[in-house]
Amino acid sequence: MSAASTREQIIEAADRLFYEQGFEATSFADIASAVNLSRGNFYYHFQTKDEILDAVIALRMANTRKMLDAWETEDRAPAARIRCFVHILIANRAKIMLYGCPVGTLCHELAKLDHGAQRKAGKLFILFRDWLTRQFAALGSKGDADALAMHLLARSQGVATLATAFRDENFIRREVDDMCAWLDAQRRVGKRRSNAASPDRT
Amino acid sequence: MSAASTREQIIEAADRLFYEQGFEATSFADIASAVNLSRGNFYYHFQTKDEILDAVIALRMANTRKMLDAWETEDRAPAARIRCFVHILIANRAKIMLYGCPVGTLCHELAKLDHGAQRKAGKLFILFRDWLTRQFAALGSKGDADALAMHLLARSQGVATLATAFRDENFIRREVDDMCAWLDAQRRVGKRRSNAASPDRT
DNA sequence: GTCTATACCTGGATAGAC
DNA sequence: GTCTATCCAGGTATAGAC
Repeated sequence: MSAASTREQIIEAADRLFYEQGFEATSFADIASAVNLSRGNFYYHFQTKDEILDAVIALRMANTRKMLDAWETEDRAPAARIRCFVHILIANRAKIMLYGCPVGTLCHELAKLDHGAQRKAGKLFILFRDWLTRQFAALGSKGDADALAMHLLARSQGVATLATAFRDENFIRREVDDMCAWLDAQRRVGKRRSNAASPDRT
Repeated sequence: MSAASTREQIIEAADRLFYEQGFEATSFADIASAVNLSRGNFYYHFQTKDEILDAVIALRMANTRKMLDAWETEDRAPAARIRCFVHILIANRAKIMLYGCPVGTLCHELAKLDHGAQRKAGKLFILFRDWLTRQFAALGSKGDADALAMHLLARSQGVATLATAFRDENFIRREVDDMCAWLDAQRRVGKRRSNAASPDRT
């Protein structure tokens, strides 16, 4: 097996295990055995646990960028794009009910560990925040696009947390519907504003 | 020092440390040194870490009940009571920005550890959920009081998560204001319903 | 009820053979 | 690039003196 592919396998296994078990609770032995590697050999690829964490965060950043870019290419309507974001909760509901949101739970864990990678992990949230802000701005919400982005991000985080605690799929669907309805209301507000900015009667 | 007070001191120290550092990251030595006890003596009071966790959850249950009961006694208007709940985010903002919500983060951590105490920790959420459901029912939202309770619980959890990630106090205040505005809207809906149920014209 | 000493294990990390 | 062997720190838990 080439070094590159082994490294990638390690990062992918660590990504999954950090999500499912948490960063601290996952040992080198866990990751090594997940990719059928001896513990000793492991250190050929990564010297410290923090290095693996950095690599996992970088992988998540790349994957998130890919996903968000795809949504922007596939769907040209900002409201439809934002609905893609909200529907992550439905698409990933099984894992979310077991382990929560990968971003939110990692940030929380690193905050409690007072870990140096907190900022890097926080950039995952910033990725979503900036993307959502762009979509809300395109929707016509000029000044408060960022506030709306944070609002929606917070709501989806809250849904993920309670979904884990209560394991209630219906709750997720109800809240997703509610967020979509809220989004429609925002769209109407945005349209009214654009009309006011460039009124029909000249 | 009597056994009872030592035990209480241990539980309080564990409560704080589990919140600030997480359950797994907190060692017996951490708790023992926080109450100036030798590690050996520690086992006179608690045999396993899980026992301490149970005691901490029981303490949090008792404290939460006390708080919710007080709000019900002090304030007779259900909307004002619910606002008390929402304003926890402001009152505890400093700690929330550092460590998140004690309930949400504990549930997340235990879920990842696949820990047996998950259910017990979840009862903390149920305490809030049932209390909020009662308040919303009193507000006039008969059928969907539980859904409204879950909605508000989720929103406050989401605000806590993003507050930790972004350390943004203004965001907390903005969202709290927004939740209070939403609450007023719910109150108006509830009033309209009560009027419809017992209309003026007989 | 409190202490010291200690057993035992796991986890992070290294050295060096192949 | 992969392995075995090994070191050391720290964590849980116990025994037994005071």
